[in-house]
Amino acid sequence: MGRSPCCEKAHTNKGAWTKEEDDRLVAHIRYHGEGCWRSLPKAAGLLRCGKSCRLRWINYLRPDLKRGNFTQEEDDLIIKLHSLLGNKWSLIAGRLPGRTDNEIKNYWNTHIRRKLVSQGIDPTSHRPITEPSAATSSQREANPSKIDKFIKEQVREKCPDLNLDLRISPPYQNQESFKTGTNGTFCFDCSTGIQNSKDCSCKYGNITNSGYDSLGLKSGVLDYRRLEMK
DNA sequence: AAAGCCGGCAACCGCCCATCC
DNA sequence: TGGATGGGCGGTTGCCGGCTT
Repeated sequence: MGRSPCCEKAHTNKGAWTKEEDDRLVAHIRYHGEGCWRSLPKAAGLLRCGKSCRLRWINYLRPDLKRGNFTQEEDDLIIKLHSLLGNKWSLIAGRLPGRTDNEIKNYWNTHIRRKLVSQGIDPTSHRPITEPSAATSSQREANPSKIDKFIKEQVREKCPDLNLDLRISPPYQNQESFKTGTNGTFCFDCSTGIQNSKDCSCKYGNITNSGYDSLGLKSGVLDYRRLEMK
């Protein structure tokens, strides 16, 4: 049914890459560039699926990769981006130079998820686990709350080209105060880091150096519109 | 020392989307 | 316009090494 396989499975190697295979792949790409992944294995003399070559190159062999532990800043940024984008690992990786989507995905599943749970935070909704409104994502999708609808409306208005099917969950706030910025809470703009926005409707908008710009929205490092939609 | 368990991570799978013809 | 193709992505699997019993 459907499409043909991406390669001839019967004559391809699987599993861990050997040093020799790595060398062949790197040498080929250095000389010819990335080009067509499907034809690359044959051209490079590799008994590998083209997709496997692409993955190996992108995740481990690319010269611009940053290896080693994630920093606290990277941790924070991943959490913030995940609360905004959900499991869009490639988009998240696009904001972390030298990190790959696969690396971030693994790191999330093995470290950050556990860390959030231990802090009493639902890693999917980014809301306190004990909160009655901290429903599961499927519950929220089936029966979106007022705040979910409000957030989608705001994002649609501010970023019409952003995929609204993403799961977007800013830090939990009382719904009405969240919306209006009253009672000492953040308005939508400030809660997502867009402080000093012309649309800011709360008293925090003019506070400078508040440290709540981990996404880089205020500084312009991150802009919804500039998220790389590869 | 050996067996079992568990966590981390590299790699694969299958689907989706954009592009080409 | 619609099918074929290739690239890209998220989810999942399975291996391996370290730890515990």
